[in-house]
Amino acid sequence: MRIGELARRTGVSERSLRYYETQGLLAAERTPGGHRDYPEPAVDRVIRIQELYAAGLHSEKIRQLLPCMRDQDGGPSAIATPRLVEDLTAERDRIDRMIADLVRSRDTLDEVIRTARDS
Amino acid sequence: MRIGELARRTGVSERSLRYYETQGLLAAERTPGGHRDYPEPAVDRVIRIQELYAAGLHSEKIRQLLPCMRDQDGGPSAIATPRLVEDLTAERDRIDRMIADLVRSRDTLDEVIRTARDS
DNA sequence: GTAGAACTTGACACCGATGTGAGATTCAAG
DNA sequence: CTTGAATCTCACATCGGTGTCAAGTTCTAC
Repeated sequence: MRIGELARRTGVSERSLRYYETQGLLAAERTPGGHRDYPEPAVDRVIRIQELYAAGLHSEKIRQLLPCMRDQDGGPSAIATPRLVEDLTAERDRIDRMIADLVRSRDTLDEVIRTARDS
Repeated sequence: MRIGELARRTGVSERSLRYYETQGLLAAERTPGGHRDYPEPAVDRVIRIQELYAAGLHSEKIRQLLPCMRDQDGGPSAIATPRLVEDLTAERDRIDRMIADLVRSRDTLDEVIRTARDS
């Protein structure tokens, strides 16, 4: 599929999709004229990339991580090196703390909202 | 207490504490010589501010929100306007989606880590 | 008094994914 | 062909909380 459709289906801008390519996160075939041509699994891949970005991971970490993720079609996945596992564990713990913070903030907002509703 | 102690106790840099003041988020008395002098509740306040920043709220929203939060000492709290409630509800929903994303990313990392451990 | 730590204000830099616009090329349908 | 939509590359801007450095002032303990 072409970039416009991929953007539409994932909710990610064309700009970002091209950026992902420069970062080595997303490959695409090219038509004879040079237009990108994505395979179907690109949809899931882009969504995962977007989630990882949202979780605060940087391009480089995502690039290292992607080959180690199990493909939705059960394709072969690389094994993370000990060094990478160490990094990912740190990220995982950071994400855990982030979730805890977010839950507290959500509770704070909920209370303010509820207080206003009840008044 | 002075800014150094507040920074130490909250884990927030002095730079950020001064920035919070310019944004109208954190008030401080001044010594005759001009040094900031914070009351004890500033500690909790700074921690809440930090959490809200981490949740993606901008200074302006936090500034509007803070007076509506119940003080830890049960002091008087303002009531959010309908307009603010609308904004905060949107933020709340955004935070909810962010949490869901984070959980998925955490699960992804966990699986990669586990796969590496089991190999 | 005096030395050194702590604090003050002000300015500049940064990060890095994403927005945006220009100008050129390709694709697809009539 | 032709024409308009879609895509290409390249370059520059943005956002906003935080880091950092400089030069000057205040505080505190001796």
